[in-house]
Amino acid sequence: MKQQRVYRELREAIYSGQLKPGQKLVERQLALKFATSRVPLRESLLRLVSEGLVRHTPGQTSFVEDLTADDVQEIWLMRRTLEPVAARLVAQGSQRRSVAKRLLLLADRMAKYLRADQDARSAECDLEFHRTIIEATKSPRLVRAYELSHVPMLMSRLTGERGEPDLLWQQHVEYARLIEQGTPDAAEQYARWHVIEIADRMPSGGQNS
Amino acid sequence: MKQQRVYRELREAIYSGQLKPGQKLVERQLALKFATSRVPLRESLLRLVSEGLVRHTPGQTSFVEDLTADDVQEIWLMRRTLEPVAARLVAQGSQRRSVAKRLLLLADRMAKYLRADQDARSAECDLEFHRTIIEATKSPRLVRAYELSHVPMLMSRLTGERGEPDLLWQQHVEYARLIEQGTPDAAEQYARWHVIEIADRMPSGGQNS
DNA sequence: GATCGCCAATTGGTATACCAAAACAGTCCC
DNA sequence: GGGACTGTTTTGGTATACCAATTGGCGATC
Repeated sequence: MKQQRVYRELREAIYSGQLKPGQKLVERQLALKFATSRVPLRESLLRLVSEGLVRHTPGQTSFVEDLTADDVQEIWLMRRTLEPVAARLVAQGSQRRSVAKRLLLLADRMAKYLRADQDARSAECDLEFHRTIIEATKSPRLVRAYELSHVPMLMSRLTGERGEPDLLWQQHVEYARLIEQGTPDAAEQYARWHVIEIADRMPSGGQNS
Repeated sequence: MKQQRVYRELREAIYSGQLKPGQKLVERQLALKFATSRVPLRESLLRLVSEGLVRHTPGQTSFVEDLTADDVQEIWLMRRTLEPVAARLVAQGSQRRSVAKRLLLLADRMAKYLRADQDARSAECDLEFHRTIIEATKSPRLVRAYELSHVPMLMSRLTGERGEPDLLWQQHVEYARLIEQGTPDAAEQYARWHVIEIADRMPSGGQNS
């Protein structure tokens, strides 16, 4: 299935900055570039529109959506809102032990990359860590809300601004531990604190509310 | 633009039950039925898939999504999660007075319809009341998450199960008052309590977590 | 020299045709 | 009689062709 591939490649091209914000997305050009026809390409674009990565006015050329400062604030808000709920759900779910195990693995791997100054790799692990929690809720709506808010996009921009490796590792381990031991309240509160703590250290962090 | 029209008609057909949950959506048939070709129809379907109204597995026939009991639980969870945040944002926003004014209007109108046993009308007002709060945040991601969770769809099913008119009116008025006076904490807490209170009175309410 | 208008090329929207894979049914074999 | 197989039909995926609207540039005119 070509559409899937094109969709992923397009999204990746946008995430990676190969297609820059504001850039026009001409269907025939892109179809050529991704070695497909206009139909799958249009359908890929449509998905990206519904996810907010691409803006499209009927009858006009689409273009890559830009993240304004307001957008960044919004994304932090969504993260603050959704992740604590997810943490609570996972902590009271039956899968919590296996999830926690995976989280610890990812925490270690990320710390390793951080110490080796492999920013891209560590960012991937961080993303994966939090995505794991979201997806472990088994709640499609929660997952969708998380992804459509572009939390992953924001996080992938934080490369190299993540602060002390050991501190972050410690927080992730504690986070995983609270999920493992099945204390929903504690996990939820810690998740909230963790997200706020990270945001506050960011240049464009979430000071509001 | 045909796709827009087909999209609206399809969505309406699903909301109204003309296309029933679980029903197969054969592209050629629907294209014929809506007097268009498969391309616009496919693109409409794709939008509905991204909105969760239609389920689609690549290579297979799509069908109308059904709301399982789990789905209903999930929707209540999303409402509990998103609406309090929205209430907080609105309460600390500069538009809070005009929003509150509109909310009071809707509360009154709804109470009127409830007393006249006009369930459909009152349900509309209720939906509008809560949608107003969500949209007043001016946060596209929050609005999207709310809509894509199908909170409106769930609420439109509550017709006739809304309990005492006066009680509901009272709650809505208090809700609006807290937003108007600009106390974010109070508004957020009240919103959370209100949603839970409603859910608990529903047959398929949100007892979990 | 500036502006208006027109023509051509670019581009998005739609229809149709073709293909491959999945669903189905009938048949044959056990 | 039941189950597996095969050929046909249905159906989704893709490519291409056509159309309409928009855009951009060139030239004529004031």
